[in-house]
Amino acid sequence: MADIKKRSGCPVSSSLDIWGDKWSLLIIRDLMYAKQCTYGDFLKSEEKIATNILASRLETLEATGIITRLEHPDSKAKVLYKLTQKGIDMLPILMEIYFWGEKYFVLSDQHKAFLKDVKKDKEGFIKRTNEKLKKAI
Amino acid sequence: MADIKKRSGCPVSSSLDIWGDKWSLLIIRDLMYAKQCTYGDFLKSEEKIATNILASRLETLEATGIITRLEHPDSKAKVLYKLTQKGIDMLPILMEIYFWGEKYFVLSDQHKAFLKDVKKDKEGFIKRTNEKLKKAI
DNA sequence: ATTTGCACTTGCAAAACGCAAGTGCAAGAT
DNA sequence: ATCTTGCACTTGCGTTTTGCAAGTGCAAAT
Repeated sequence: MADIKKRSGCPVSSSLDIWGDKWSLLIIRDLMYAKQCTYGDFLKSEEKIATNILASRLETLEATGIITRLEHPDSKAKVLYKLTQKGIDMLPILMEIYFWGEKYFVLSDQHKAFLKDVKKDKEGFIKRTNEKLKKAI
Repeated sequence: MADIKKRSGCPVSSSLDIWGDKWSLLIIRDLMYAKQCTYGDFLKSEEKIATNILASRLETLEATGIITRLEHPDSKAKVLYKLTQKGIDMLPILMEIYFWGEKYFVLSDQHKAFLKDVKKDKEGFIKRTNEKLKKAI
């Protein structure tokens, strides 16, 4: 692992070279909600990622500077994962995916309420969340 | 093919179920630039997608209503692919990926110029591009 | 000293990917 | 009318990635 080869000079392509798969953005989503997660927290998510896939995604996300691993204050056996600024900067991407999904999928009431709230002030929400996550770094 | 199974009720997850891979968004990118592409046009892109992968991605993007296939006016042997409104609506996602990529990758002068132009009026650019692509439907 | 919890690893079968070559049909050239 | 070219895929096959289940290693609790 370590070197991710770029297929082209296109920034979209280079982005997908890092997190263009079915799982990476879900890990980032979890970290946007929770600020910090343990390995076990990710496994609890509804989509049920396999443990080996999780380990490999965490590895590339850390290698590419999108997340950081740090010690849990309570125990050496636990590990905390957090977003770096590079990861936090993916929030606008994630939000646009939410908005697109809102338009083309049937949402739970919970997701509906969340997005309704966000859309009252999209820029403001992104700014506030950015601040909130920045504090956790 | 046909049925894409949703891993969860999360709109991000459901979106990734459709186009969460290294190629689908590049096809959509090409269509945002070109309005309409033939099979051969996609193959010309810098990233060099394999022909079988292209065929399979075009199939799922069509099956999920993101693109449409239509006859080429010049010849029956050619096929034209275009974005549907559902596909056009992915433009904001694509643009945020561009912005993120701009911040974290080294860009060509061409991409730099493109993004500089876009950022002068992000909302306006998206609106204009939306209109332009809508006409092509 | 033993068990439990947490973060991974490992093994293996199944699916997806990537490359090269092949196929089928339409249109243009001879 | 026949032959060739162009275009849109399809097929075969070796390699890689995925997904599931079980296992490992270490720290902390009992």
